Amino acid sequence: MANYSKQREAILNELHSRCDHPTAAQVYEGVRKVIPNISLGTVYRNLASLVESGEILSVTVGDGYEHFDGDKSFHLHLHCKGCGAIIDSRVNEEKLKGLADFDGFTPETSVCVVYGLCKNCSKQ
Amino acid sequence: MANYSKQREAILNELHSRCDHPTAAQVYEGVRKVIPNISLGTVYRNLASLVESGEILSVTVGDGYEHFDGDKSFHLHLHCKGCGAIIDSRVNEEKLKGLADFDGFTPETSVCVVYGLCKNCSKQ
DNA sequence: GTAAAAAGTAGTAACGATTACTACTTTTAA
DNA sequence: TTAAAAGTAGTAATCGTTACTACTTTTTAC
Repeated sequence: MANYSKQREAILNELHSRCDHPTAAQVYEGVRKVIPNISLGTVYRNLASLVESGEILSVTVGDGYEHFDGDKSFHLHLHCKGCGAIIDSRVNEEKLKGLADFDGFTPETSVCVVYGLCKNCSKQ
Repeated sequence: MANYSKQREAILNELHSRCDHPTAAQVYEGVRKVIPNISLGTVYRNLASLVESGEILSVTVGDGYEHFDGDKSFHLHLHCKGCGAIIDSRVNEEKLKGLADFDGFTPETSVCVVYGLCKNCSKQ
């Protein structure tokens, strides 16, 4: 269904090579180092199709931007209201599933954001 | 800090009296039945301040709208990719906290969205 | 009570992250 | 190798959301 393109490959590489949660604009800036004339629209379109196909995850924390995550393993996102950082936090997905009541719902992916203050901002 | 206003009270009432996860426009339509000439900007401003103060929660599921939740108790949001429904799912917050590695992070609120197919859409 | 300061509102204009569109290029399949 | 299908660059348009202005309501101090 989805053909190969070096642009989409570069976008996926960019997401896999960094461990933060970049916005579309940040992915664009990164990929431009490899494909200088790539279009911002191309970045948006491919990010959307990668989310659609489940190859990457979309994370929203309420800062007005959509963030993208190349790490599909289950983890929480700790969003610090002080500095705006998005910190990964490991959690056992199977145990989480056992705690929730899904009642016939078929889960595919999940994105959890915990709001609060990071270690540094908590001190201040 | 935040003064009383009948508009904000009506917005909070609207959120507490319905068990779905309305968008700003849907809250606007509901509150207009009580305050017909309320401004959409007033709805947006008050929803933002209620989220800021922690009285309500913001939920994003990737449909292009911000959704609002007057239910602050900890629960998962099951978002059906088939029909677009957002279904509440109970989960034990204390047990979840025990499963995650917060490493000095001070959690305040959390919003989790599980993507998949609801019971009905799974059948088709 | 009353007046001034502070906060909030209605209505409208503006913003900007994202999406759509068009002519062109690349990939795929026969 | 060639035509159909899918993707791209560049740009215009969209629309959910935010900002702004004149006015009203709420709060605070006397």
